[in-house]
Amino acid sequence: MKEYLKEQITEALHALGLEADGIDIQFEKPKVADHGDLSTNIAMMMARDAKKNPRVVAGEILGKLDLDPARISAAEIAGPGFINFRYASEHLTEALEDILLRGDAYGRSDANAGKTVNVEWVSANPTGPLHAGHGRQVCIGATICSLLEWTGWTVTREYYFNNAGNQMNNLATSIRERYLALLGEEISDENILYAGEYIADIARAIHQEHADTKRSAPLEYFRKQGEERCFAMIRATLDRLSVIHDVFYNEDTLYSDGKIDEVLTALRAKGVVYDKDEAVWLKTTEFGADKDRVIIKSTGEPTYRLPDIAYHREKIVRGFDRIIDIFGADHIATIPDVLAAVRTMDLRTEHIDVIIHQMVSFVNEGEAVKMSKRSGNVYYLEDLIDDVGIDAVRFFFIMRGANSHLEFDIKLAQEQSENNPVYYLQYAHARIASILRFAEQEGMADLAQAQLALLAHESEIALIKELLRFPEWVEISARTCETQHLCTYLHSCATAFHKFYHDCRVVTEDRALSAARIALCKATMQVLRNGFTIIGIDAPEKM
RNA sequence: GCUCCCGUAGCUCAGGUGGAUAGAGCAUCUGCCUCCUAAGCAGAGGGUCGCAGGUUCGAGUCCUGCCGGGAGCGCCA
Repeated sequence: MKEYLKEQITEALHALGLEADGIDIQFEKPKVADHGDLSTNIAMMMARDAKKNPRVVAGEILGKLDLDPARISAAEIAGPGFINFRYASEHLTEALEDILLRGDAYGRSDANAGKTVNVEWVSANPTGPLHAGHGRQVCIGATICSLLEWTGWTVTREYYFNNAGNQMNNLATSIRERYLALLGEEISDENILYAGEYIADIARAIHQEHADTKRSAPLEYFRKQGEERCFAMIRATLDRLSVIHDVFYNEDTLYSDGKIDEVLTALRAKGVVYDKDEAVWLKTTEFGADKDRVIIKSTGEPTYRLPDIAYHREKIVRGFDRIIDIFGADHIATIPDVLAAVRTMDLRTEHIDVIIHQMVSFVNEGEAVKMSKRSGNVYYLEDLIDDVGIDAVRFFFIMRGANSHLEFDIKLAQEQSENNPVYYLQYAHARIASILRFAEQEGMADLAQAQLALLAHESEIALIKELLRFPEWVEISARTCETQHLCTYLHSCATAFHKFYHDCRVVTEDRALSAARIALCKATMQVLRNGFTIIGIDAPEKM
């Protein structure tokens, strides 16, 4: 519809002798229903060049417009110079038919067909289970991936993890210590570098499977055990949330494939690396940083920065049309260095988008939930799922903008689950399912003779208009990678349905009207379900 | 001290490309089920959009400077 109006207005501008080529004609949905269905400010944009009053320009444009009455029933000038358009009822019934026809595919677009994107997110290191704060990134990333797919992208879902370096040794040492304690040996608290209960669990599992035969096993054994078992925990949690990854890319690979050395050589060749104090430094000051950074420690071990650079180089070389990194705000500092280093190796980075999400704080009964890894006092993502449920987790974490700090009130989510916004949406779906069951029981499930033109009630019209905006909001959410837009849309969609339900009885004596309303219910159900699919929440038939 | 994010109703937060009268949920108050799910609907109260300038026909939205909160500034990741 917007495309149609754009064409018409462009023609009108040409007819008026106004320069229209460089102008992007924009539309928006007026906030006030009285102002119609679509609004454009084009007359105000043109007024300055034309040196005329915007309302006069609007009048001239309107005079040249010849609109199809089957699409637009009215066009009028309003306010300081807006031109408001009203949809014709034929357009609405056609849109409704389209929803029912396209079904599970309604809202999908092939706008980005043939383009590939790599999305990297979660990427927690296998030193323990995911904690509750990880949930935000888990859910944001998963939703962004499905939004991208819905708009045509071919998505590779990727998880990068660091399984080399000192932290893995700390993990191994901690597990070995707990294991030796089970064998009755005296242990030192200094060797318990990770204090979580899961360390003891891993030690117990090893003990159960191997008794005391690992008493003098090398640290490497415990490192491998730790990595595998921690990863099993992480993946179990992701599974529970139906979050999947196609590629698990680990730091070890970069060493075994020689990529680390390649990158170091390349950086040296570019002269952005130097040796000092037995360490190797990257001249990050040349990239605008306040000081240079170590990339290889005096021990000979690289810091995280070097493999990060090598990893990004690999991602670029693998040839995606687009690369998206999703990080928490606590990892923001390394990004400019990594991208700059990659650029010095003559690789482009313009197709890399970095999405930063702010931290989450958890509140319980008005008290901040303290989390300390050292003491092992951690609120895990598993615990959060147990406490508030999968759907609430998936929805709560994406309903706010990533740039905003998120406060997650556990007590509220536990105690007032009935007021939970996700239930509001699911209730609308369950309510429709219930109506459809009732309709079938009354022998009125036949849609064949539905005359959609019978839908003329204010609430019916409002609901249809809401439904036909779904594809647009999917597109906006995907393009901006801002998941909260979809949540806001679905909420207003559910509100429109609840109001319709309140105002209009679906199953009545009037079979023709009932059939039309059943069709409207089915279309609403379809839109909700498609939205739920993107978000990853359940669409219940009963509640 | 420097970099990034945020500041909108009592609380938690929406406000896509600058547009018409700034919204939702929770909380408070008032109505609505002999009828397809009241986990719902309708309505009321509640705001100097942190402060001060600037850009322009028009700023919650863009720019600058302050104030306040968060994150980072490691031979941790």
